[in-house]
Amino acid sequence: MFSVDRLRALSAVAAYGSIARAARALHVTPSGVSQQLAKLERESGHRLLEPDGRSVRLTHAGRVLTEHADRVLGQLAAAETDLADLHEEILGPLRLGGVGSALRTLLPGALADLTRDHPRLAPAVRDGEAVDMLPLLLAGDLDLLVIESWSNRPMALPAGVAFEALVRERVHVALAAEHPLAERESVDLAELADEPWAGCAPGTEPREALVQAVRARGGEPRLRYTVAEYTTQLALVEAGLTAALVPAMAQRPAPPGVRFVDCAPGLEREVLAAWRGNSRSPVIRAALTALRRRVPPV
Amino acid sequence: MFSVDRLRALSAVAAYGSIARAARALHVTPSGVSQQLAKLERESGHRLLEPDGRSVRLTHAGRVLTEHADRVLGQLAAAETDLADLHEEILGPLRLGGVGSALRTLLPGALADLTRDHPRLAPAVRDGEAVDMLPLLLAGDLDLLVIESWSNRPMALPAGVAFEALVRERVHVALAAEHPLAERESVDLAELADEPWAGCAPGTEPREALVQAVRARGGEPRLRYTVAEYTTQLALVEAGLTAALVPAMAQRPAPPGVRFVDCAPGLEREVLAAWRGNSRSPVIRAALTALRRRVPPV
DNA sequence: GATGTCCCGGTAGCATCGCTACCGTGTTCA
DNA sequence: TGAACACGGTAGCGATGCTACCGGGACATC
Repeated sequence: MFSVDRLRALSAVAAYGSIARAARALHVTPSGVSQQLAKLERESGHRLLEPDGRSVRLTHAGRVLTEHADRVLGQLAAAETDLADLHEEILGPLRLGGVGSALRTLLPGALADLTRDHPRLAPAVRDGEAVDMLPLLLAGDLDLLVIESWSNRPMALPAGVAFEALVRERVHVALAAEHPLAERESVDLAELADEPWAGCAPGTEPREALVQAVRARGGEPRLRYTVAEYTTQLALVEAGLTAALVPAMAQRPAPPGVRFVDCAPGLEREVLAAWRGNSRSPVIRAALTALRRRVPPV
Repeated sequence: MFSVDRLRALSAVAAYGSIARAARALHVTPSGVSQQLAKLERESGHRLLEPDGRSVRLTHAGRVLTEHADRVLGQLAAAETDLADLHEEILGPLRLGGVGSALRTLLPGALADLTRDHPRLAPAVRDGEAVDMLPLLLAGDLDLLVIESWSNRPMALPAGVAFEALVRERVHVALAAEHPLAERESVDLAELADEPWAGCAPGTEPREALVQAVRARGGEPRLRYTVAEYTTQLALVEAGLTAALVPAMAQRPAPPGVRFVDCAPGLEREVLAAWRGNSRSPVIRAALTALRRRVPPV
């Protein structure tokens, strides 16, 4: 693989038109440049320069290599400016992981703010479940997670993971307006033991929280509808087909034929941002700020 | 500017996840890699690695620099493959210069053939006049010229320039069908001394050849129409407005109301390819082959 | 046509740089 | 609690690149 110093010598000769002028520009002797180019020719297996009067001229191979050399040098210069700017500016990769509902509600706006305020920041997002993404966070493959934690099933965060609650909100039972319990102040989940339920995908926090909440009141939920989007769940509720457990943030827009009823025991959901405790870098801080700004007023 | 060896060490640590594994991959001792990274940290002014158990993990700055490092290394690898392939394959820049009429007639098809047969060839074209482009050719700023030479004004090529005639063709006087001389076998340019003429732009070979040819027969041409495209000149001729001198290649499509008459003294035009005599490289040879294939049958 | 100037290319010698070998420290696992 | 592993530092050796110097060829001037 070619040495950068040699490529720089070649690039300088191409730019200045002679070994002597290139040597002056590089603050070395012409002999040094000449030696570098001779080695470059041996390495590449091509003549790179040919005599032209008492000066030299690039051969075709020389031009091919010069183009690559200039790109390499440009990339190195870009690396230098990036690292120099990194002292003041927020830039570089930001690898986010998010669970479905947080992805849909918080992330798009926050990312829009972030890339507007920090154009050289390059966010990447992957979705998944907290149990899968926490190891990735710890391994350094993700920088920041946005996950959720239900009060009847608090998310266990491993040591070394710091977190901040972005939202803490009540969870209500969504019932069709004509449901016999729809006008009650509060319902016990035990009263809904025979109800069909709509829930998110198996393995997700909202789904497991729903199952555990009903079981805790002695029932076994019949999960007839598995639907990721709360909006769709509410449409099923409005049609009188099912009940659903819906956090406050996801209750808008509320279809007219749906009522939200407190449940006993009381349930809450938190949306958490989590990061490695020892890496509260400027990038993480900027992302947290953007997320907080996008938390909807409850 | 960062050393490539150090960037390679960083990239390997990022790829293999620890200094020890990176050192095995690079066939050096862990101490060597560790030293390189320490220097890289001093140069960049950032921590690039942070302890993670008994291994290390990239910091944000480390990730930023790793992205640049991978691009630099990729570019270097691309340079190596290009130079290696250059022994068998036609690739790299091909800087062509052409005068107007040659550009329009020969170059487009030839370039299409070239880039089809040699996808990694990167042709660039500039147009201009031979007098301007020949110094560029000699200086090494152009690789191949396509120019023209009229028999009454042969192009003087400087020493060191090799050439090949791609086309050698008769030049005829184009007259409107109803012109009194239109049905003659041949006309002397002296007979057309009072005719208005259409010619190419001042300074171009066809224009100067026309002026010199008429002057050689004792006339002074009145150049009323200055038009680069022969097709347009022929339209003016057909309209009965002017006469024109048109080489055979440019006589098609011939408008029905135009006649082509031999002129005395006989005129010919050559289209020449010219290159530096000491650089008959595979690229030049491939370009010449493509040009020859695109010469229209006369 | 002779001379001076400029530029490229080669060689000897010196300084710098990176590598290995080795040791100490901290972390993880049995 | 001890063994294994991994990172970080230091001393010494080998490789690399540089300078200084010389020779040969091309161009300009007289």
